[in-house]
Amino acid sequence: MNIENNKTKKSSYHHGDLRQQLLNEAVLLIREEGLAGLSMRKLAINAGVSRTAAYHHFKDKDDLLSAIAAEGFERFQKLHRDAVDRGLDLASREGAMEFNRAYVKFATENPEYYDLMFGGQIWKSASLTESLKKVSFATFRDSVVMVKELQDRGAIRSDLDPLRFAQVRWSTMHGMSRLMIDGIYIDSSAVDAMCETAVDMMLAYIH
Amino acid sequence: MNIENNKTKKSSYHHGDLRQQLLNEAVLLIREEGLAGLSMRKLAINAGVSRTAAYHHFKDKDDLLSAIAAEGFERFQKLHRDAVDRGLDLASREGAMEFNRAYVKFATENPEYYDLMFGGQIWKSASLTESLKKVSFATFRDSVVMVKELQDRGAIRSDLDPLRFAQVRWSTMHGMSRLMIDGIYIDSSAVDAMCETAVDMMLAYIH
DNA sequence: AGTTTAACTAGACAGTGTCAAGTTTGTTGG
DNA sequence: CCAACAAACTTGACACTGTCTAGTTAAACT
Repeated sequence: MNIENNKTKKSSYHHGDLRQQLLNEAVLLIREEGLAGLSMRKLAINAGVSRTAAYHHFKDKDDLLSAIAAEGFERFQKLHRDAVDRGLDLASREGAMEFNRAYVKFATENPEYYDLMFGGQIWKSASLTESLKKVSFATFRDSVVMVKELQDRGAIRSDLDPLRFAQVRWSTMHGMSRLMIDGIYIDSSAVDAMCETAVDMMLAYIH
Repeated sequence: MNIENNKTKKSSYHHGDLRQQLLNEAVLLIREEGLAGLSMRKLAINAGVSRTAAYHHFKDKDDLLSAIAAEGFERFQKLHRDAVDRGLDLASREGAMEFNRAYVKFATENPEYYDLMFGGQIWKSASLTESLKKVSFATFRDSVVMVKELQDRGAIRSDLDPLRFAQVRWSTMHGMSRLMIDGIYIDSSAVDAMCETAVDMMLAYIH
């Protein structure tokens, strides 16, 4: 029966949650060896199953990656919603600073998720799942709604387009995170100074 | 020597500029099938040589990709320098607008270059050639210098950090371009409106 | 001329994603 | 309880990948 190894005992066939275990193991693999280092076969070995076992839970490799991305979006969204619920105010200097820092923090501390969430890998591919599309757009919509509410409350200029503003704001944070993760032009020690500059630009604009 | 002509037959061995032809063919391949669709073997077939011929001109695949990226940086830098030489003024609304539009235009019209120039692919890999490092940093330095000169001329605030500002500005344009190329959150028809918003934010900050 | 050397080819190997066909197991209806 | 079924999993196979090694060809240099 369970001559099997580590944390969860599984009978050689049909152990309960291979799907989730594959997702976890995949994240670990990417973290250690990079996205290019993730192969379906290594993944299978790490999970202790045969090389094609994963195909009973995911249509193909892209589908697996999409599932990881979806997990990433859910975590990311939760972070954002918690911040909003905590009453964090984007229109204030401290609030904006915390929002920015949180964005970059998530990206740089979870590059394995971030790469998949916002890498062309998935978005141009046909495997852009409906559920992934949903959660990713919901995440963005949250940020547009936040801007609209600030407008309604009169905390920021009423004559700016919430959508455009949200897009540009997202672009800035996305670009900063990408440059950071990829190690381009930016040293990670500059993160605070950059977030501050970004905040200053934004505040100068919205008030 | 010049029995050669680039499109048609070449003497079976030793045709003059396989290196350059490989680079050109690679760009075409990526444009048609995406980065994932580029393989050393397909490339060899398209160039009409054997599958390992490329290895006499490039250490490995990454080295080939780095060379393409370097070409991209040179084109990009030339664009930027021409704009500066033309007297384009970042501190003015029209000038800033043109700078931004040119950035996004280059990125979206040459995604095969842009992906390689700013994809983690190369930057984290060991094949970050010295020459690539040089041209890519030079490109960024140009943009910092431009800001400094604006400060010297008194065209913008003197109390802002040129490096930080350049980094954030680059982040915004990079993020916008990436989202655009990858088809995330942004429709390409919004490019002008977004550039304008970005310009407004910047102008509100630098004056 | 002969020799060196650069450009190119052919063969081979380990690794990849994934399909098709078979095997094991848990579930369910009689 | 057992037979039938479906879901989870394995094995084998295929076409493809990057790249190493050892050879072949032709141009360049002495």
